[in-house]
Amino acid sequence: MNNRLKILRAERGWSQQDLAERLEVSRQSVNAIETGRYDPSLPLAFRIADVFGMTIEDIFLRGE
Amino acid sequence: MNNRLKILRAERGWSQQDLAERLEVSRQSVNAIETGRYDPSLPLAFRIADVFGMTIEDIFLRGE
DNA sequence: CCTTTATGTCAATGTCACTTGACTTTTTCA
DNA sequence: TGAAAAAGTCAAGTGACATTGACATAAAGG
Repeated sequence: MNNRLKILRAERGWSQQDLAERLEVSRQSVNAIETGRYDPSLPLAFRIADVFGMTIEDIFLRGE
Repeated sequence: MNNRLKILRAERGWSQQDLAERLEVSRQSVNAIETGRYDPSLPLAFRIADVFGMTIEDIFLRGE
């Protein structure tokens, strides 16, 4: 499942570590989700949406 | 994470088995998600939203 | 340069999502 | 009432999500 995390994070000038702290997950988890190694859990997807002030649908793409 | 699955399913007159087939998961998974024993994965949450023609945010509630 | 910061990735571990199969209880309806 | 369908739940297994700690490489800035 593709996502726009890397772009959104870069737009805000945040490092993976910065985002990880805002989400209360490890830096490795952020990296794994960004690089598409796995998808976040639903609760984490909601926290991600909240951090960026967007909906889950805006960040995570159905295709592939 | 609370959800409106049971209500939405009942509105359509579907059994848990019916919904499970549409989602391509087991009946036990549908039951577990409905009764709040665990949350669906993000890909499954998208399929659930698709089946009901709604967004994830419309079906799964942030609170609790 | 050279040190710091950022990123990518690995291994090992633990927990959660999801499975099949079985069983009990509740609901429906002929 | 009584059989069938639906719902709830348990156990055991598998794979995915997420962790810490470590290491390699790349990028940035002094």
